[in-house]
Amino acid sequence: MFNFASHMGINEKQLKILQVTERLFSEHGFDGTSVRTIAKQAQVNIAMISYYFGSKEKLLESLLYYRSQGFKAQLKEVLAKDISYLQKIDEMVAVMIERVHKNRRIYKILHFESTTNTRRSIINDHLIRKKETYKIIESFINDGQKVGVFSKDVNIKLISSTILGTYFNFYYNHNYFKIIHGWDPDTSIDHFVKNELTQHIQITIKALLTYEN
Amino acid sequence: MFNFASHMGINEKQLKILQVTERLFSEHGFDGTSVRTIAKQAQVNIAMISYYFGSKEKLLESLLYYRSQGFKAQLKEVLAKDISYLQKIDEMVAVMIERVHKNRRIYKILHFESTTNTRRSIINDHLIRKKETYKIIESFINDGQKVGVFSKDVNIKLISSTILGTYFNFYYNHNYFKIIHGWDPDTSIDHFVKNELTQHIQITIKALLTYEN
DNA sequence: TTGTTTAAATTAAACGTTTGTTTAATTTGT
DNA sequence: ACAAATTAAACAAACGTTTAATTTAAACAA
Repeated sequence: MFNFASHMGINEKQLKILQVTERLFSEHGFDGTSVRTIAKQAQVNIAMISYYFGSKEKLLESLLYYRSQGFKAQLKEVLAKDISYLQKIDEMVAVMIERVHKNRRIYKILHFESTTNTRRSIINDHLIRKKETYKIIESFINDGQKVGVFSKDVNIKLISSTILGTYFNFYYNHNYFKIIHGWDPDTSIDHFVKNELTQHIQITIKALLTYEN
Repeated sequence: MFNFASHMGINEKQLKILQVTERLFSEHGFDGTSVRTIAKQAQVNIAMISYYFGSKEKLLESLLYYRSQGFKAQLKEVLAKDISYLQKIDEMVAVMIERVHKNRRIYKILHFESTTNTRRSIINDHLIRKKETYKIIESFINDGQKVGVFSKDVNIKLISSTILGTYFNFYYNHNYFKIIHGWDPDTSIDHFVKNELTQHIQITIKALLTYEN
């Protein structure tokens, strides 16, 4: 059996399996996706999945590992720039939304699995990365409060919930957005996220951090 | 077979099945829950589920119907009160959060199913109710803008995404909140939602709606 | 209060599929 | 020639649903 975590060299077939798995897991969930479907769509034999990844659970594990690199560094870079605090908010939000939008399918799997007791062991790595990210944002906002740019009655713990939550509530309801707001079929979701949605969140966070009761 | 939608009188056994189903579907998903598990936990024979509800899919349908009453009226009532616009925001947010927190398990099922193409027909009713709710909030904010209390560069479409999204991002990560922020095991989630979380969202929305660029 | 009738409720067992995984044989590339 | 890659076939287990038989409960007549 191939140990995905130790090696990082993956061949075309493994990559194809991971890509198909990501799409199917996010569309139909872990239990709603059969290894036969994965194998068929990735155009490999069923046994190749056990052969390469060991089991269906370890396939999910490999997928999460495969999709988890470099966000921390990107965030630090933005916050170290020589720009104003409010401009940093804009850039931080933009980076975060770009990130989750790109990996939205993975996050959907994580959201689903994290409130589930059946496969909790798989997502422990994600918890560590999440905590690191939080600490960076927390100390940035603390700085802004000391300088007097940011308001002090703000629940820092919940800021990233507002940023990411707004995005995911849009994502989980984007089919409704299409109908309710009468989007024409050509309106690109990517375009809406990059412009309208990101801007809305940027304004929201800036408003929140400068709001005095 | 019993037609749940037409009759609304449900006996103890049907109620028990629905309650168990809600918990299991939200914890393990539709595909991750077997009718055998439902039957066992509800302490009824497997065949009773087909007998009362027809099928597993129709059981979900009945569950959604069972949990969908009265939100629209509650919202209208709050917005008709003789209080300031900002106070209405506070009350509206409180009502919305109380509502989704109470029905969080149902919403999790909806979030999961709405980005899935396999059972889309089931959630059409929910779309209609969602649109009605949006229209009420939209006209309330339009009023506030005309009076000059609310800022005009606000993306109204996305306001409920921020309100509900913040809540759900908390809910989907509450196990992480426990560990990351070192909650003691006795800290009640209900208490945190009713106080800290609701207050955070109230401040956020008031800040957003009174923010001038 | 009785016994009888009738439909609803309940049950165990069986149905045919589909599930994830393994086996053992074969092909491929070096 | 030899190890890695690939395959078809088989495995037991679990799935949702149906069947056919039995029990329960209520209605009714005597």
